[in-house]
Amino acid sequence: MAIGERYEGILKAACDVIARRGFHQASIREIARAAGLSLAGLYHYVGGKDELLFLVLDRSLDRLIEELDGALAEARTPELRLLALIRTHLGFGFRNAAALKIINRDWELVSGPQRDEIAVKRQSYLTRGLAILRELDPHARSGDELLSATNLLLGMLNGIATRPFLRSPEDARTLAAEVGALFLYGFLEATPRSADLQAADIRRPA
Amino acid sequence: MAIGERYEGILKAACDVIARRGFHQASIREIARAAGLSLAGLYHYVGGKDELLFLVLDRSLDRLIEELDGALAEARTPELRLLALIRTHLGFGFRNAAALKIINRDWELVSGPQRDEIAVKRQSYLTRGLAILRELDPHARSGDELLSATNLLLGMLNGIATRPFLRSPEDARTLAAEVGALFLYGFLEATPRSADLQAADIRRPA
DNA sequence: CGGCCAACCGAACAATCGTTCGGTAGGAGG
DNA sequence: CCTCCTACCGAACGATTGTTCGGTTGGCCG
Repeated sequence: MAIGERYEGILKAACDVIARRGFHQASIREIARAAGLSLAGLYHYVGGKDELLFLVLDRSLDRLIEELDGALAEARTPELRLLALIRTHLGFGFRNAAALKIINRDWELVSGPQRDEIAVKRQSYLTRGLAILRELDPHARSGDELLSATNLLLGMLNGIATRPFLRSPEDARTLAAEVGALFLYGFLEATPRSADLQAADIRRPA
Repeated sequence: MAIGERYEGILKAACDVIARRGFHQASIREIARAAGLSLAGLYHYVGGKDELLFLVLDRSLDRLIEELDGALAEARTPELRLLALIRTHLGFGFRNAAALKIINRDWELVSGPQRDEIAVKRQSYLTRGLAILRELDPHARSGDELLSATNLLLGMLNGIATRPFLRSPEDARTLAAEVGALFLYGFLEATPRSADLQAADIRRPA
């Protein structure tokens, strides 16, 4: 077994157990068991429970932001960037349901300076959404209004980035188009197969 | 002190402590201290910690649904009913931030048959939202699509039903109009002072 | 072979947890 | 007066928690 592979397994186990039981109810013993180690063996790799939570959050946020940046880099227009954000978020929620749950529910439980690190990364994610909405905004909204709108958007995503709404990667794609249309054009106008966003869905030429 | 007043104080204390610390980290001792009782004195009123969580959730959901039904009863059109739901939710979030936090974060921690009771009340709240969207829908959306849209709407609300977005009851009113406009007409069309929903905001004659 | 170090474990530590038990103060009722 | 009952408390219970300590492997290096 390659070095570091154990480490990955431990983080994966911690992520699963914490997501299922909640941080404080997730015992180190259960995490160790899920990772296939003894209690003391786990302490050979990590310094303590708090560090475990921080590590899981830190890594998950890094991956989420990295995925988002990758998707944004290929998106040429503000509309496509919005769609990229929505797709990335829903896709991440499908592939890493446990991580997203911890990000949304348990991040406040990190204490000390590490909490600030997590807050910064969450803020960094939010800022990307805010920038997109600023580009998109036809009404010269104020910063506060754009911030509210960004939180509305992310709240929407978290409202459905969970079972039973996401059952397959295809669900994530089609749901993303629906969500994008609803957010841009509203419930009264948007249809599940909005023409504009479907057009945006066409593969761009290489 | 009137009988039952102590009981209310205990539930209030439990709500605050659980919201701040999370259910499992909130110790019965701390709740007792916040309620002005000794540890054993608290057990004179409640059967245990699980019951405390259930009681807080059950009451909060009852109040939320009751407020919603009260507001819906006065709303004559689907648009007004949507606005009533948004206003009620944001207003509840402002006046009972702790309770809303527990509703969204800790309700899964209830165990046994009581969990089903809570799930039913949450579902009951969701169903009211779904009914409004069904009335509003101009596109004959399927039940699944309407359910998704309902969760999108409630996700939006939970995304901002918290500080620092809600600082005053006035914030809750104006934010409600913004959210309603954005949900109905979309980010591209909606303006912070949407004409239609502002008109709806006018006091109806007695 | 001998020494070393990472990897890992069993057993225990003190602290805290939810819960219970035995008891007391004091007013109401007979 | 005595009894009962509600309201409440101090102290303790066993269980579980996060963490630590003293080992024991087993492979690599010299």
